[in-house]
Amino acid sequence: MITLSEENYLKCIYRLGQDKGQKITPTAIADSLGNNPASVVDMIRKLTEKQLIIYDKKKGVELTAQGQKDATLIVRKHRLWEVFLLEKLGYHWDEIHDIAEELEHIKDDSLADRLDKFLGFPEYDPHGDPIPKANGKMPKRYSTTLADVKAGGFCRVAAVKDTTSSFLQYLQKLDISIGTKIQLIEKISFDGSLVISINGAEHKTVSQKFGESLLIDI
Amino acid sequence: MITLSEENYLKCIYRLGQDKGQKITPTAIADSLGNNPASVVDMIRKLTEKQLIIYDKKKGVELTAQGQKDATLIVRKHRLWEVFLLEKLGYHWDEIHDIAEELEHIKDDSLADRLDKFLGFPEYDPHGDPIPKANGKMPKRYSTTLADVKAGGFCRVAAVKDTTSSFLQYLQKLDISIGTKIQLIEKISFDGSLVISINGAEHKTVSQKFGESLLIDI
DNA sequence: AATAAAAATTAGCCTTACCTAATTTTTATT
DNA sequence: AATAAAAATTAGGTAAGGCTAATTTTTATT
Repeated sequence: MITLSEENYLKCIYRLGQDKGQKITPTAIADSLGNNPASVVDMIRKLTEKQLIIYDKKKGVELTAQGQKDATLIVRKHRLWEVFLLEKLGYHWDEIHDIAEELEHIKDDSLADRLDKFLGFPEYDPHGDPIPKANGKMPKRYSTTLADVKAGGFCRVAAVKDTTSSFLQYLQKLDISIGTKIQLIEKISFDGSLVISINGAEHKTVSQKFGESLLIDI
Repeated sequence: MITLSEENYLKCIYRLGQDKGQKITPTAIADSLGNNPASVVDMIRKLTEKQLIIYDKKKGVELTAQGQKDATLIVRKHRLWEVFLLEKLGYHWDEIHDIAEELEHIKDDSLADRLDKFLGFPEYDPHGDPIPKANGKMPKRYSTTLADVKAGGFCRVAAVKDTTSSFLQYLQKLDISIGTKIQLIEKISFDGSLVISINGAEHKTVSQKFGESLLIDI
C-alpha cells in the first residue's frame, strides 16, 4: 500500500520531471514540498525500497515504470476532480486546487474511470493542464507563453503555468480565462512588460512574469 | 483542527448514540472501531480536551454540542457522497460505503452544501439512512423492521440496518432494494424464520436476523 | 461480603513522517 | 589544487495514533 505522503512525493517528482533535462535533487523536492531535505532523504530511501523511484547521485531521482504509473493516476484523479468541482459544483477557478489535492488520494480501482466517463472524458482541466487518459497517454501540453508572442500577434489562452490563487484571481479580475483571445500590442524592452488587448478591449499592461505564466495557442 | 482519527471517533460515538438508552463505553467504541480499548482511552482524553465529548464513568461518553455538530456534518457528507457514487458514478449498493468513508473527510466549508444542491437535496442515502440537513435537522428515521410485521401484512423496504457487503449482496440476490414491496406470509415460531413474498413473487424463507436487519414502512 | 470476571486505565513501545543540528560529500570559485 | 559554499546525509528527537502487557477499578456472581 502506498501512503498519502508517498503519493505526494511521487506527484511532486512527476511534476519536477516535466521540466525536462532538469535533474531532480533532494533539495528540489524539499523546496517544492516545503519539507526539510532530511525528510526527503528518508522518503527517497522508502520509495526506492518500494521500487517506485531510482536514485542515482549523478542522474538525480527518477520514477520507475510503476512509480510513473502511480504518479500519473494521481495527476489524472486530481485533474478530473478539478473539472468536477468547477463544472458540477460551481466552484471558482482559484478554489478547486486545494480540494482536489485531497480528493486525488481517494482510493478505488474504478473511481477515476467512472469520474472520467461522468464528466464526458475531458481532455484538459480547468487550468488547461492535460488530463492523463486511462491508458496513461496524455493530450498535448502547451509550451508557448504569452511572453513568446510577437508584437501585433494574436493568441488564445490555452492553460496557466501558475495555479496560485493570487494569479488565478488576477486573471479573473482581468477577465481572462481558458479560451480568451489576446492580442499582444507591444513589448516594453525596458522590463519585458506586455501591452495587451483582451478580447479586443482597451489596452492593458501586464508584467513579464505574468506573460510567462500564461500558456497560449497561436 | 480536527484530525481524520478524531473524526472517525466522533462519527462512531454519534452512531453508537443512535441506539438510545445505551451507555457508550470505551469498550463499545473499541469494538465498533476495531481498536484496542487502550487507544480509545487515549482518544477520549484528547477529545475531552478539545471539548468535543464529555466522559463520565456513570453516563459513558457523550458528544458536546460542538461534537454533535461535527459528527453530524461528517455523517451528512458520508451519505451525500454515497448518493453521488451510486446515482452519478453508477456504483452498486455494496461498493459505496468504503469510498464514502474516505470522501467524508474532505474538508471544505461549502462542499457538503454544494454537493447537496448538485444532487437535488436528497433526503435519504442509498441505504435508506436519513441525510442530515444543512441546518442539522434530520429526516425521520425508520425503526420498524420486517420482523415486526404481522403475518399476512404488507410493507415497503425503507432502509437497511446492516450495511455490510454480505447483507447488501444477499439483498441484491433476493431482488430487494429500497422501495420493494414485501408481504410477510408466515413467521416460523421455532426459530423466527420469515416466509415472505417479494414484489408478489413466489414465497421465500429468510432468517430472523435478516428480518431484523431490514427497516420498513407500513 | 468475598471473589471472579470484565472493563478501564496506565506504562511503555512501535511506526510514520516530519523536524533540527551536526557532519560529510559534492560542486564552484579563486 | 585549495578552499568556500552548497547539498546531501546521518543522528537523534517529536507528535499522532496505534499496539501489548500489567494493573487497577468496577461489576457480577456466588
